Amino acid sequence: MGKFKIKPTTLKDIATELNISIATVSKSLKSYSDVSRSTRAAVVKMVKKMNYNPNVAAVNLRTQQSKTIGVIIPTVAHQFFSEVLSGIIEEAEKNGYLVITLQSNEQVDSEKRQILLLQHKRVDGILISLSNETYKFKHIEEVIQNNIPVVLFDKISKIVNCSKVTINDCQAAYDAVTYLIKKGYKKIAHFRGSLKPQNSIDRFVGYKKALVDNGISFDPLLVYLCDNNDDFNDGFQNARKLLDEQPDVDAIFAITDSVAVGIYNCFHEVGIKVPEDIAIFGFSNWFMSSVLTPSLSTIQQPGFEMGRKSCEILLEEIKNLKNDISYNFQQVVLPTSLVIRNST
Amino acid sequence: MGKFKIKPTTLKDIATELNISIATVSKSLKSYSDVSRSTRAAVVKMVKKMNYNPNVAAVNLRTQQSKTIGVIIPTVAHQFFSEVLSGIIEEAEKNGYLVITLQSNEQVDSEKRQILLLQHKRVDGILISLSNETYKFKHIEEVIQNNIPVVLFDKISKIVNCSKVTINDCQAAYDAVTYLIKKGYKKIAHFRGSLKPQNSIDRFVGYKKALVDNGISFDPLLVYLCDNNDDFNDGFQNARKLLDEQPDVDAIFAITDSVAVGIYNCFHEVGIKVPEDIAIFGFSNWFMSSVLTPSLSTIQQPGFEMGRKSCEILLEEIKNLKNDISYNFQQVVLPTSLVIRNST
DNA sequence: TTGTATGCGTTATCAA
DNA sequence: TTGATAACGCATACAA
Repeated sequence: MGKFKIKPTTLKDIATELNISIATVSKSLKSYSDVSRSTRAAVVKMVKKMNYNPNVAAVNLRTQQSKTIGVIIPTVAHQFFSEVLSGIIEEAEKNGYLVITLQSNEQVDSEKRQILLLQHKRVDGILISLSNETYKFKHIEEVIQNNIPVVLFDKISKIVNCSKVTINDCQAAYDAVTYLIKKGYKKIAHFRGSLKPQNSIDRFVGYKKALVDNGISFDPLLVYLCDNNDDFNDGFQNARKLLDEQPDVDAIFAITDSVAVGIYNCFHEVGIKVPEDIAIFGFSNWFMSSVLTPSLSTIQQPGFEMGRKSCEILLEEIKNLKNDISYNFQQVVLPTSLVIRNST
Repeated sequence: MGKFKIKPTTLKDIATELNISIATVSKSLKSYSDVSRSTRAAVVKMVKKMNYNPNVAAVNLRTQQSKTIGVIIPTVAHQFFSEVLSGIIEEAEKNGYLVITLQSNEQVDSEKRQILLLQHKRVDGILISLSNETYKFKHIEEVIQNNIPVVLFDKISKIVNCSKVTINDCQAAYDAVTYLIKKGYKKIAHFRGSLKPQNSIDRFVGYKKALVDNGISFDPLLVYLCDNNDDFNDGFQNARKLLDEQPDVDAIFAITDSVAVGIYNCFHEVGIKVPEDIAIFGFSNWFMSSVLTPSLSTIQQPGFEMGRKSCEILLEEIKNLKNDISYNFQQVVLPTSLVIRNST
């Protein structure tokens, strides 16, 4: 199958064909005023005829930009992140940018390596959602110092100085737990996420605050840690533990829908009824949660829009940087809402 | 925030610093034999000290390759395709390639435009899973004629001459339906997918063949079409229709798990019991299907491995092409298996 | 073993 | 209105 390589048309080909200079051809293709109508027309015609397309590598080299952005997320095969990625790709494509995607698999070392990879690739900007392991941010800050725009989304760091797109995790958790309390649940457990991610911390804080604000004292024994990067099993195992240790809990606020599903399965096995025996509240509103039995109460989290918005901000910063326009970092907080179903 | 741009180190910087020629520096960094140990050592040291990284655009221009591959899938936010993409990205990264992802949203026009985009970007190869609309393949064949390796996966075309990675959709469907028949179901409906995709056709053919091979005559009235790119609703609406039109159906073979979930929800609403009243068989083994009530019988489809393998083949072809080694197109069929749960 | 020179395909400056 | 020319940063054939 190894055939000879067909060489794509270059500006030079068109120039020789038309008996004019490369410079003129180049200018004809741009919005330069100083080209006669007739030659421009001739060039455009020949471009079509010879199926000319600019050599991106040459343009990149010359213009020092790649029209490419990089994305680093924990994993692509994940309902929420795949939605975010979808939003990023769509927004980027709409603006003439292509997207290179990398997955950290929740490992800082991968994250660091990939940031380097993207910088060497000379991407024009980088979008990152931090790994669960990440708690130092030098590798992120270095990118920013190198003057490559960075936008953090979902799993961000408060102390890194750059634009960020999130939801209000604390408030969302607060609202969910408050709802449970108003509904009459008295002993509410929390299946929390890993210790380092800001959104995991914020949801925990929101849970605590809701309790205290409603006159329920916070009990650390009601908090179960889910940090094995396997939400379903984390939920499943911790549900078992909880039944052992805290049998009189009447509601659980889970850090994410997949943890909630793990709880469902455990309860299903041992015959605990949801919500009659114990209510369950999730987080993220994955498609799955609407078709479970009983359907899961959860928090609507706008994945696609988070990706779209992050990308929009990044492209803005890239543009400003290119045009030497100063700009301020943005902190966008996307709205969430409670989705009340039959599990609470 | 608009700061000055820091210029990255180039070979020239290192050369002047070391008082040697650019060529020597360049050669030191490659596996050339004709550089003295001492100068090579000096170069390597300076490279570290000055934090040199090759300018990818320059290398691309010079070597005429981008170390980048393109992927076009119907949509990223999809359990199966996100798994495939994950496999692609992992395999590519392992081999020093980066991945640009585009989504066709099931539209041929997007597919065509994106193929052009990727070619102009001079990617070294392209992986494609065709849109539901695609039934002409000129745009794919052109890429191949331009001598850019293409590997089709999952939603392929039989008549395009290139490597392909699939499962045996016909056999898998055949096995599922045969299982239903052996289990005693007599009147089995099929909720089929769009008319054009090969895998949709194959699953339909497998369904038909299983019936006939088991002495059940095929009844076209038992086939319902799901082609609105909204599996859940397709399943839901068609389930309703089926209850109206074919109330004595005792099993449904659905083209995919999400269609099955739509059926579940309809049946749940009207009080049809699964599998007592009607059994349901899915396809793909999404995570969801294991946590539904009742859990869904389905077909295990290896998404990650499909992505990994497709990418592996593509990189092989890229390498062979570069080294002018001839190669044959591969047709890989990945194994599937029945996952029997409580819905049948 | 090292260096010189050329070209990859563009863009952009300046002169004609 | 056009064109000659110099980069952009690197790789490589060839000369020294």
